[in-house]
Amino acid sequence: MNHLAQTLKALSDPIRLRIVLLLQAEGEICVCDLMAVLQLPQSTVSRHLAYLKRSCWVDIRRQGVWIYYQLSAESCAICQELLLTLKRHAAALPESVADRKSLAVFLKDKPAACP
Amino acid sequence: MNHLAQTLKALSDPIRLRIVLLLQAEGEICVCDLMAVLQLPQSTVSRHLAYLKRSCWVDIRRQGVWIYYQLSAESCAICQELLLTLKRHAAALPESVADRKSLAVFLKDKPAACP
DNA sequence: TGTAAATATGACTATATAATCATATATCAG
DNA sequence: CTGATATATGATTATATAGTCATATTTACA
Repeated sequence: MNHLAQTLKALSDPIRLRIVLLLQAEGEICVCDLMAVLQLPQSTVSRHLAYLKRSCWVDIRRQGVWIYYQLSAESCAICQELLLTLKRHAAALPESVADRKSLAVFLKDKPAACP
Repeated sequence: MNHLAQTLKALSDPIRLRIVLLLQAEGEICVCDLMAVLQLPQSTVSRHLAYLKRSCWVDIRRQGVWIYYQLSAESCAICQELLLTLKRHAAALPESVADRKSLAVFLKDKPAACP
């Protein structure tokens, strides 16, 4: 019960919710992508990602200097279902739609600078 | 997005989670029932219920001195789905099973004292 | 009207969370 | 090894949350 509550608490912040929805839509994102989309300082983004990692929502994959975050594949069954529910409703969340759009724009010009 | 985050935050406390799962199983509960099941002081229970009410998770029905809490019927679609997901997993949450059992025990002897 | 019972709330304390600056760490290129 | 870049973290401040005692409010009923 405490574990489930902590899991929900990790989602109960608007920024982390946006991050999770972006990860769900995109698959893998690094910190600098999120800084661009969320328009937040690097340390703020990094701390939210650390919170999500502590709460078992995300895993990381290191590639050189870049660290890519992705939704954890082995999260508990209830988390997977919660994610699916969020996904079904993401299209009705204006901020989520806008975030996905601005991420797409950002990624389109990114390959010149980053892998 | 902020509204959804606040909605999730209301569920992200172990005690409120237990309350919501009890309401889902039982339908209507009053504060004194919850005091018995959760073994917490009246003010603590009352504050958690107020939090759930502020977050649109529960409605109340007054019957004399007793105030019965129930899950809000008109909560948003995503909340309804979240509840269904929780319900499907409640049987796997030992605390939830125990709470429902102790509530049943408490209610069995309650009619003598309360309506 | 006055009392008792159920619930709500003010006031306080302790703890957790969130934002942010400055700094540290890790990795790669040269 | 050195510098540059991406990310993490220490320290600080502001705010939110949670628990709890004491007290207020609401309702029923004698």
